[in-house]
Amino acid sequence: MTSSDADSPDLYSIADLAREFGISTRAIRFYESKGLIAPERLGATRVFRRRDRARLILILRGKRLGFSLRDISDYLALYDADRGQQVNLLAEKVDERLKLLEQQLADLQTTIAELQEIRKLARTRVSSAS
Amino acid sequence: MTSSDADSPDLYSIADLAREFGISTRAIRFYESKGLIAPERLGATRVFRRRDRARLILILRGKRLGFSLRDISDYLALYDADRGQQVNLLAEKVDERLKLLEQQLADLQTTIAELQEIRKLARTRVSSAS
DNA sequence: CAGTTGTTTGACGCTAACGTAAAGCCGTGA
DNA sequence: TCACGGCTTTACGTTAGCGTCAAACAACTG
Repeated sequence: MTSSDADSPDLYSIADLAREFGISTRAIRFYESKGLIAPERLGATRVFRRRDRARLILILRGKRLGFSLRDISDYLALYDADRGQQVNLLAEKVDERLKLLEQQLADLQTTIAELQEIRKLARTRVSSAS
Repeated sequence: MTSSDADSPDLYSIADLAREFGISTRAIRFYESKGLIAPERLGATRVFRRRDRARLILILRGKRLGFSLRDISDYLALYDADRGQQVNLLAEKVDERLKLLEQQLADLQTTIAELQEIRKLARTRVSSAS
């Protein structure tokens, strides 16, 4: 159901992914050097698969959320941990991270509300001009 | 209603604010050097008021959301712009920023949902052990 | 065969956001 | 008076996250 959908290519060059996600190849290599991804090799050349691509998506989302690569690395580990590990410890870590994210969610909602307020004020002022 | 509540001190030293918010005085001076705050001076000594303190709160919230000081600076400007400015331009900028924030909100909700899913899996596995 | 395109590994450069002395001024209490 | 804590500026150091060559190899193309 997952391992044989046989539709998307499942083989990507570093340039493929760089193009697709609008980042540099340098960035991708940097992520690898930090252990965030671990593509296979064909000789010396990196070969990326769906799994690597999926991880890249998570990395970029993490970046949009303002996380450091270190944080993102921990975050990715939570996914990997699914494949058998210290499960109790995993649950703790997940809860930790969820707390942070919910704080962030609260901050975000406050900020959005304040900006909408500002916009409202701006509009009422402008309603008398052209 | 706002200008004479006469309760909170309204006069803070740099160390006061550093303590209150758990940041370094160096950081506060750095924010000033970047124009994010502009405390008055008594001789050479910085004197902070409620307004400065309020700005600091916004700055720290921005940081929790992963924004750069540059971004936060722009963001603060939206508040200042309330005091008469190019109002149309203001509305545009606010809308721009709102878009980003809403993207971020979506990312965040996705991430939270995924983590909750992982936690659920962890719990069902652990339900058979001690 | 030469040239182009895509890949690799260094290695140095750069910006952001402070940390960390260093050295001096200023007011207060013993 | 003098030591002390708190404030100041100046300046160099540090980490993260890449950008930007440089030099070299590998495959394809004309």
